[in-house]
Amino acid sequence: MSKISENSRATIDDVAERAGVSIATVSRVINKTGQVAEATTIRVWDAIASLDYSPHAAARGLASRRTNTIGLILQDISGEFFSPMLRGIEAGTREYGFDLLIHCTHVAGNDEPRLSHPLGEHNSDGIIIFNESLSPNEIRRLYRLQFPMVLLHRSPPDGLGIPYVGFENKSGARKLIDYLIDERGYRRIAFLSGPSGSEDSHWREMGYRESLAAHNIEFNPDLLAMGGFNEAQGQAAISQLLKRGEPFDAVFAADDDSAIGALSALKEAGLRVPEDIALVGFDDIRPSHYLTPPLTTVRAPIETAGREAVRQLISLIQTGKAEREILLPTELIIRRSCGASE
Amino acid sequence: MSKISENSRATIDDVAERAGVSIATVSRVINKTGQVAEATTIRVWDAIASLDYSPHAAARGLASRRTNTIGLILQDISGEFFSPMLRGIEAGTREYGFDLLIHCTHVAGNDEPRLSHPLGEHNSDGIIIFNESLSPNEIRRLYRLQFPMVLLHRSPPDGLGIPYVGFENKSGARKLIDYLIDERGYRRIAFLSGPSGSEDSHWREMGYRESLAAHNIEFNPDLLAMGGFNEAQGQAAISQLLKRGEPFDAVFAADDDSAIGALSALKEAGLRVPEDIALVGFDDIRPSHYLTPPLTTVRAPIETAGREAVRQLISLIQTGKAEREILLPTELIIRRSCGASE
DNA sequence: TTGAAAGCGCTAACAG
DNA sequence: CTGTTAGCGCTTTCAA
Repeated sequence: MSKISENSRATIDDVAERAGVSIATVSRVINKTGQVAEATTIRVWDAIASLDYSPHAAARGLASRRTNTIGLILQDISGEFFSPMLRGIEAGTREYGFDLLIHCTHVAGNDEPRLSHPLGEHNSDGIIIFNESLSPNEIRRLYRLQFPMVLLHRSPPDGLGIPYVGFENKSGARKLIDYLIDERGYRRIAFLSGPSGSEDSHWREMGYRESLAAHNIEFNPDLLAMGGFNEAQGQAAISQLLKRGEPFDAVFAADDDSAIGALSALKEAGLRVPEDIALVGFDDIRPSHYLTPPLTTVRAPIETAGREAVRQLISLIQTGKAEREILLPTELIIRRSCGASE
Repeated sequence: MSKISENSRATIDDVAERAGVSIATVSRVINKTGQVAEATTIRVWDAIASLDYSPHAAARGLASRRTNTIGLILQDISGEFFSPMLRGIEAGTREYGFDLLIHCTHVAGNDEPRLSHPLGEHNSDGIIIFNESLSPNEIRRLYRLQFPMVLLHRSPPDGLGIPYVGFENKSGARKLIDYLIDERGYRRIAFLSGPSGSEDSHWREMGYRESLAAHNIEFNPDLLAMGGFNEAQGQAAISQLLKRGEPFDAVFAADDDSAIGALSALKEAGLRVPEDIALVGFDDIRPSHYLTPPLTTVRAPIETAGREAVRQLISLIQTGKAEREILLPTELIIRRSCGASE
């Protein structure tokens, strides 16, 4: 009877025995490290196939000091933004033969003494940090350890040399507001921001202000509403703004999720979009095109950004090098919500 | 100078040394296995904290034969369904202190001989299999190995005793169509299906047929349209159906994503919803409530299902037991798309 | 081109 | 309550 019992996995020893070679050779074949005779290689692969062997990840990791896994840290899983982002990250990860570990940080958990680092040197070869999901302190700790990291949609704290991937937010917003003013004649444009810490929101606001300034329109702080990159807060913020009484003829929501909330608020107040108030967003998430009216927005390559973050991270892991900053271009998408004919 | 160099991690030995105990004791403290004196425990936690120690996952896994990781296999990441599902799974995973590994199977990859099992005994303690993302053969292989698995939104192949979690699809659809017929007076109701292999779609269709039968309405195969649980195919299918010329007064889309596509097709054909044709869906994904008109649908507890799958899986891993079948109840959500006043 | 053997950092008996 | 020690299944020198 074979040494491989019914419910226990084949090991590299089984493969070696079956192929009539040493485990070192099996290892060489699998990892394509070192020269192995053609005939031997074939015998080894045959043995692997017939035993349905897959190497034990932990054993490999322990011996090689590589986990072949990358981690993704985010606050939580929500909104329409998340799905394309993860799609890009997963695709990139798989393309390079890495596994993907996911961790959300949004709930603190209990208080007893514990091992605090969900993702790090002990279980992955590198991590992607989305937004503000990891504290600057923790980032610094990993940086000190020279642990490979890539930041997604945020820049490094202090001036740490950590690569990051994001969008051309400012120029995208600038194009959008320029269009609103130049082509559509709006001048009293409200800005619905994202959450306060968000860099995406910050730069979009900068693009908005820059456009106003370029058109000699004074920035009006009363036309600022605080949202949170989600529908509910967007709706609440615009309801508030409406109550304030400061007149405006257009709303620029810092992202499409909040634009959807804004649209509800506007409709609820009996206002027509775009006849009474124009509405534009940022991101071009999937629902934007089937809203009523369809939403004018700036298309951000969310999926590409995710994939690019993986590329940079893998490069960092494998070569120690990566680009410091990658800002992906955006595209103006004109639809009816800003008064365009189509 | 300390043995812990700048950029290399602290190990259990460092902790033991620092706390003045053996590594066995450190291990006991961390894993809460075996009795350790209060004072010792404190010293150990202190050492852990001051060294910023986290146990090497691979070493733990190798020694304990547990990875503390569960895997999720899916075809691809898309649609509005995915986000709440993953949220539930991630939350469940974290609640039990497990890590989450994600893998998509939708692209084949290259042809050279390779290690074929992305997720399995070698890198996780159990897996959640979504839909048809894993072949029956592979499922059988893992079953033979007695590897813990839970199926999400599909039942086991053959009659393997693998636990699965899903929705009460049939009764949900039944309620919905009953309502359409009894309260709204529709009788020529088209069914827009999901992809052919989908059990969710199958049982929703069964509920639909059951309702028709209960109302003495003959099932009309010409009122069947083949979609794919996504917007594009839903739209195409309804356009087709319209061209066929068979009259109908309502459409039941097997999921909300295709309902959104159906809505586009209907509008494009100049039909008003619900005045000319009523439209209903299934799932109650986020956009459903802000469609124009808002979509009548059946709310499926997507996030809860994900969380429940994790619960069952962990129970299977830890106790060897889990419930064979969990079908979560659904709820009728009435909105304007079926002609309701509000 | 191949094999032998020394760990990788932990857990889990076993002994005390 | 605590320490000693034998592996877990691999990768990786080092020799041959």
